[in-house]
Amino acid sequence: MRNAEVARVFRDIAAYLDMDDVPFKPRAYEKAAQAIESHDRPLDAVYRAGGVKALREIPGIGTSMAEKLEELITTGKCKLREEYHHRMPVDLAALTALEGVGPKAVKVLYERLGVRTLADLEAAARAGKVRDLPHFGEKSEQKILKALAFVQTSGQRTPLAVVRPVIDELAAALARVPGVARVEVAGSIRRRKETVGDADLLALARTAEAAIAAFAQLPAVARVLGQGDTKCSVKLQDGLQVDVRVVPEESFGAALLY
DNA sequence: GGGCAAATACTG
DNA sequence: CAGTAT
DNA sequence: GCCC
Repeated sequence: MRNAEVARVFRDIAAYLDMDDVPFKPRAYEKAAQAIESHDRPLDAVYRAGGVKALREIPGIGTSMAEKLEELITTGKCKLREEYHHRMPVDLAALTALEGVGPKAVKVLYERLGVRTLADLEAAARAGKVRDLPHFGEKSEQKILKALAFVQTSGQRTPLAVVRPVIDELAAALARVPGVARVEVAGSIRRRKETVGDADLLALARTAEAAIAAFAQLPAVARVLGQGDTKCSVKLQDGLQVDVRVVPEESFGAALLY
């Protein structure tokens, strides 16, 4: 079982806990999911090499989560998650991915309308059933419809493995531009998401304009989508969209977090 | 044991 | 204003 | 739940 899948299980648990207003645990599970997702080594390998103890070395993973990880790695399942899912068999990943839809909303949608999937939700929203729900209204329903349309169109994302070498090379090229002191890959690539919609680069330079201008003229750039004083968005020859932002020394660290 | 991110924007 | 989501 |  891949790290991303394990992380998904933990995220589901976090969402289920959130629905019941359980304090703090959800954050703990989310933090763990994040740590797992961005861990460079496959967890099953970590487990084979060092057992539960090795899993516990990962920050955010304590006794309880290490046990659940062991269960997931050896059996492929997680009892706790299955119990929750049995009580509420919803596609949490997809539903929760919708902007404006969180655990609480999923719960209400399921309990009152039996919504389990995106298709269910779309049908309900189109039928005007969502607006009458507690905590929802006309606006909420419209927002959901909009979010639904968005995920359906912006579907094509690129696997990280494909983007990685391309973006690394581009980053190196940018780093060679005179005046550019440092370049880091940011965004979803830095966070090691499975797939990326676009790439984000962060550059450190004294004169942002010059760096931006030079970047826009790199050979790999097919066309410039937008260009400002400190940032620039381009489409590469291979179709990948790249956003670059140039910041001064003092904000580099903070900017990297985003 | 006791604390755990903070701030903001919507919506009802 | 309070609750919820980001 | 995790961490200190």
